Amino acid sequence: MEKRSRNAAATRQAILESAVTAFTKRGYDGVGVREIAADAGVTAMLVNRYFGSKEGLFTEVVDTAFAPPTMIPDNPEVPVRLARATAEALVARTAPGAEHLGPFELMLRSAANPRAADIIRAGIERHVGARFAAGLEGPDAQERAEVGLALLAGVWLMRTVIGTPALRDSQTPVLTDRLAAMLSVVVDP
Amino acid sequence: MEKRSRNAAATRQAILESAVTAFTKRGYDGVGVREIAADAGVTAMLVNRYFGSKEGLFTEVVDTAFAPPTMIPDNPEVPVRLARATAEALVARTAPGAEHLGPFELMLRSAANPRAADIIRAGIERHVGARFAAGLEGPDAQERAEVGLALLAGVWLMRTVIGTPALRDSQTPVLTDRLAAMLSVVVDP
DNA sequence: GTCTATAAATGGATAGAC
DNA sequence: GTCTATCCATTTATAGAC
Repeated sequence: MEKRSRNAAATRQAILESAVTAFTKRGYDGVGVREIAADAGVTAMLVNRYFGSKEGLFTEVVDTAFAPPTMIPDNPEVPVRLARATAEALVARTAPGAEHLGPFELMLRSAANPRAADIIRAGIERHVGARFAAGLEGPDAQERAEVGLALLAGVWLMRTVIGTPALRDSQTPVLTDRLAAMLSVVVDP
Repeated sequence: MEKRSRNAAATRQAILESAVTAFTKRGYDGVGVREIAADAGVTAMLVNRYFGSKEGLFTEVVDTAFAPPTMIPDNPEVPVRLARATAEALVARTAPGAEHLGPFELMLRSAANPRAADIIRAGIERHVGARFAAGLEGPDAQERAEVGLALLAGVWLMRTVIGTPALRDSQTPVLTDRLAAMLSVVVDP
């Protein structure tokens, strides 16, 4: 039985998990591979050994973070419930005391880097965008899905990354109602 | 008559203009003071001499970029026109061939850095946010203004910074109608 | 399978000359 | 008022030992 610290697969996984957290909290340009490796208990060299480069690591991080349906339900019910359920999830996840993790935070904190933005766009097309569009009926499903994602991303940006005061202090039911009404414009066919 | 290259005010202004362009195109973490100085025809040392630090320079850049009313009209007409006019301006400015400049791009490309995010939040409160809220009637004007800004920022992000395909290729009138309908949720009292 | 050591480049900021 | 030269920290990535 090999030691954990000499198991390649476990080491790779530890690096990947450390990278998901680090990139999500501080963005592609905000973290170095040294720090990611140290959090995983290894040296920076192994990051390049297992993922080729920082960019290669980020590609796997995006795939890991965007794959699970954290915000858009996988099997949506009737569309009118989709708008409200999504608005509720958004308001809850961006509340002042909440954990600021997940794919949206990863996107917002890494989008400034053009290479990272390309990788994110590919991840959106494969996962969140496709999942959202599949839940919509009627014409222009993909465009409507992307407009919906834009609203989610914008609210996440202003409320948690920038931290504008009125959105931070906003009362949950009022904000939820407003966002649900806006989302229903793209969700209701 | 002093030479331009020995006029402190002109040099300061040249650095500031170079910095507005550079930070807007590549974000706070994406440019170095060396590059900004070189574009202004001076050395990096003068940046620190006139602005104290990169952070001090960024503070003035934000104030410069957020001051003019580039997207939210200064003297809005009836609110129902405000939603449509804003949607039209947004779609035009984020069109594939358009110039990707202005305060939204500056915000989106710099928000990942926490210090830059703080400076941006202050700029929004003083300029865009206040201007937008002043154009709204009814209760919760500031919250509604910030939700509107969130939609604008999110669309700008997805359409030009990330570049999701359906939004890039979207037909102008359809997209404009949809965004105007969403904006009217927060604009119409 | 993982390490130390280091290469090669780049970052912001400063000292002191002119 | 502006420059050259430099300091010091930090980055990604690689070479070679164990």
